[in-house]
Amino acid sequence: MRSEAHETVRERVLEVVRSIPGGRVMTYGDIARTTGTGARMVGRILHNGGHDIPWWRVVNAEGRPYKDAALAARAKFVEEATPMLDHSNDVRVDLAQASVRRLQTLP
DNA sequence: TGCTTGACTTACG
DNA sequence: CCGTAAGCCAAGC
Repeated sequence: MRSEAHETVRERVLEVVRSIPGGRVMTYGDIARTTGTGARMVGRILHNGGHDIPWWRVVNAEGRPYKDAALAARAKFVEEATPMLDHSNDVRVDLAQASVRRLQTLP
């Protein structure tokens, strides 16, 4: 087998992203730790991963999505009733409620 | 072959 | 809350 780990990491990241339930989000760091790679790799894989993945459910540590698509992400958040800190000109998810890792950690 | 860049994170002041 | 620095791994030039 050649470059097995490389494929595995990419598939693993995409798998985790797809496994994020609607209405919840996951941070790059969480996915990075889950897949065993760096946080920047998650972003790169998402960028090159394809369009069949819920990229809007992946946000940074501040709870903000990819800024170039913040408006589109906000539309998705509203559509899926994702808990977010409602600001007029800002898109920010409430990680305290929306973070999958938080829900898994809590009893 | 090697430096720079990037959908990032965390820590420190 | 903001700026700077170090860590991280791969792709691009």
